Amino acid sequence: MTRRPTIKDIARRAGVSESAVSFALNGRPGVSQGTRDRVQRVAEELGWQPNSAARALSGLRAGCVGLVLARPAHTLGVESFFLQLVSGVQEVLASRKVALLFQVVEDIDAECAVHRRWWAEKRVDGVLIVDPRAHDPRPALLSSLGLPAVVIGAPASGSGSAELSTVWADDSAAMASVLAHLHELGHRRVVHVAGLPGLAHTERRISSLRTEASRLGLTDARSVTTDYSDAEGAEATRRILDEAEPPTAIIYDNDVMAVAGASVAAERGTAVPAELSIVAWDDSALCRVTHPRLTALVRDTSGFGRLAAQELLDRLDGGPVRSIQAELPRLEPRESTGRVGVRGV
Amino acid sequence: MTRRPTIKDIARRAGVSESAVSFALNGRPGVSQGTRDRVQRVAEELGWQPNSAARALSGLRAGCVGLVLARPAHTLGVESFFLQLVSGVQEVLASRKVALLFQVVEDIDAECAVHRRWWAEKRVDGVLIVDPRAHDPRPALLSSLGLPAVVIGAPASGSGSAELSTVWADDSAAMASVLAHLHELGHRRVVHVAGLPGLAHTERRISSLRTEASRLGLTDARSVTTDYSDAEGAEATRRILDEAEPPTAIIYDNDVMAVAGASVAAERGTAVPAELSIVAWDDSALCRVTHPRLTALVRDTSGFGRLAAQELLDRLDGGPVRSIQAELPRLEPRESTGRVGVRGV
DNA sequence: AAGTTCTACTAATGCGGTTTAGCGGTGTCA
DNA sequence: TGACACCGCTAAACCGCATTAGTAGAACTT
Repeated sequence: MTRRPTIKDIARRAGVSESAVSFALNGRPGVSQGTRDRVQRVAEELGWQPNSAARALSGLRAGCVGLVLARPAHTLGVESFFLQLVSGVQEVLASRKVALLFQVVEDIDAECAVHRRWWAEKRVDGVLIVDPRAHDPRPALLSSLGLPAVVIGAPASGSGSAELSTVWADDSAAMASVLAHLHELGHRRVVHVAGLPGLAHTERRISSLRTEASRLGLTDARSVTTDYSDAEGAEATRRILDEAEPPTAIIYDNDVMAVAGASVAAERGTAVPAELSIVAWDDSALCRVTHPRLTALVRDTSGFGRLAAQELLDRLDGGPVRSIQAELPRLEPRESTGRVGVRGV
Repeated sequence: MTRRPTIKDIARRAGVSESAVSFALNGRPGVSQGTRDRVQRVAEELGWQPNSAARALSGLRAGCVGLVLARPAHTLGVESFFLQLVSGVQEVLASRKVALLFQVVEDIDAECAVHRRWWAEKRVDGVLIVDPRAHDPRPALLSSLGLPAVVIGAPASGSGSAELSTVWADDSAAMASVLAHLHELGHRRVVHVAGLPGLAHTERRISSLRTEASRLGLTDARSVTTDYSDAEGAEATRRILDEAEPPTAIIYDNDVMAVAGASVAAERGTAVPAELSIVAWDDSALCRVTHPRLTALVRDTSGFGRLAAQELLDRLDGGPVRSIQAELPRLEPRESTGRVGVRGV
């Protein structure tokens, strides 16, 4: 049970004042190179690390950024998206010794409360915002608090504040590439099983499905929304396949629903891809363990996290508000998509 | 961009000294009830929240606990276990206004480094330890640092320090219940596809498989270890089914591998459960979206998290080191297990 | 009525850093 | 040679809170 060393210890041992130590360790002018080296050596010997509370208190950074995930507990499911995103975020943060405060809450009101509290407690220097929504209260809140933030997932929409940076993927182009793939395989009736209706990217995918489908002359292309859960994915699939003239292809907004949908198809004896093609938006191990393996839209999720974290750090360093586009999702064709009406493989 | 209110503001407005405010807001004696009420009202009006850095600095708590997840990035897969665990942890923490610092790292050495840094920075009051191992360096490290900790997943092993609390599930009993289920269905040849070899619960499951199997007279019961990934789960399954006399049942240590295994079986035309029964350790949406749905060992994972968080808070409040057993995992029989050699349903 | 205890408060100190002001000593320039 | 800037450092103030010591006044002893 060692005592934590402080700059006072270093100062005593190096024979200088505490301020000199502070200057030396922070690369500030005011000490000679010799003293600087000596102080740094002593600090290392003692295994000194700055007390984060003291740092935060003296007006500087808290050395911490926040991420709140607003999802009802029961939908905190199998998606690998978040863990991967977070791991990417932390690669960047850890290298700069910034910690990540993470919280899971039930809904967006609770999320706003958390942001307020973190701000009031001066616990975080900035936050990452996920699941941006069509009418999102968070940008206004954060800019009124003066809390730097980076929105993950939405392009800088006209929704008010040009004060938040954004990291986003081009969902429209991605949707176009999926539809092009299906169209080329002869599909004309396509349904899109989307995620939560309020989310910005859901809306964007839905609208781009519509425009792109009409451009390609696909009849009857439409979207249905769900809560991203396997249950609703399965349920939607059942309803869709029960229709008089069911589609020949379904696009699912996440991997879990796609797998659930594939399972429903198997259960009903609907052959994939002979009678039904399936595309999953976001790849994961899931899409590779099913049989047949699912064609998926692959994104570099942890890369996404890295971009966002980097941008947030830049903002904290006084960088400008930016809108950063991640690389375009790539369609990885596997066995779950095929020519219409052709027994596969 | 409002300024954060401080106790000084409250003091001025309430017409008392700063110390009186501090006493009043912390429920300490030294102020009359009238003053206390007045101060609390003013604090509320101003929307005051204690500055966490200042609190931490004045010798008290950081108001923060840590959780490090040491997993190679590529295995940060689909498992829902962690997100659920974390959500349970936070239900408890949030109600006490304690924040959770979360970090994902590559391996256990990096994890130890994070614990050291957090301690040196006085960033956390305590930590939650997951994935306890057979020869685990963390208990010794943490007790040498004097950092309170709760180990999630291992019973208080003889591995040294009786200084860490523990929250655990009875894996041996769980394994026994699985084997009893399989034995009753007539299975005599069972293989256990385990997780990472170093982990304490992996070892425990393996050893309890052996003792329980010999008790039941199961021949040839054995375990193979993997890295928990779908890839190794599938690979192990292939090898096992290729044997001269393959088992009639396989127990997988997580849901992802179980699904991967089921997929391999489907691919080879091995009927489930007619020719092969499958049990997944840990239930999730995954086990319900496959066809057939997988028999699984259900645990209340978020309840597990709640228990652990509560125990850590108790420790921080000076409570004793305890070893807490979570409720016994329950076997949920579904369609993936059946009588040996009987075409199911 | 003087001494004691208790109540309700204020003043002062410290936590571990950062930062501003200040201060000798040296070098530069007019 | 005096004025001035600069260098390398120290002293002191400050961040927001908790806490200890101290203090005035009221209540209670005896």
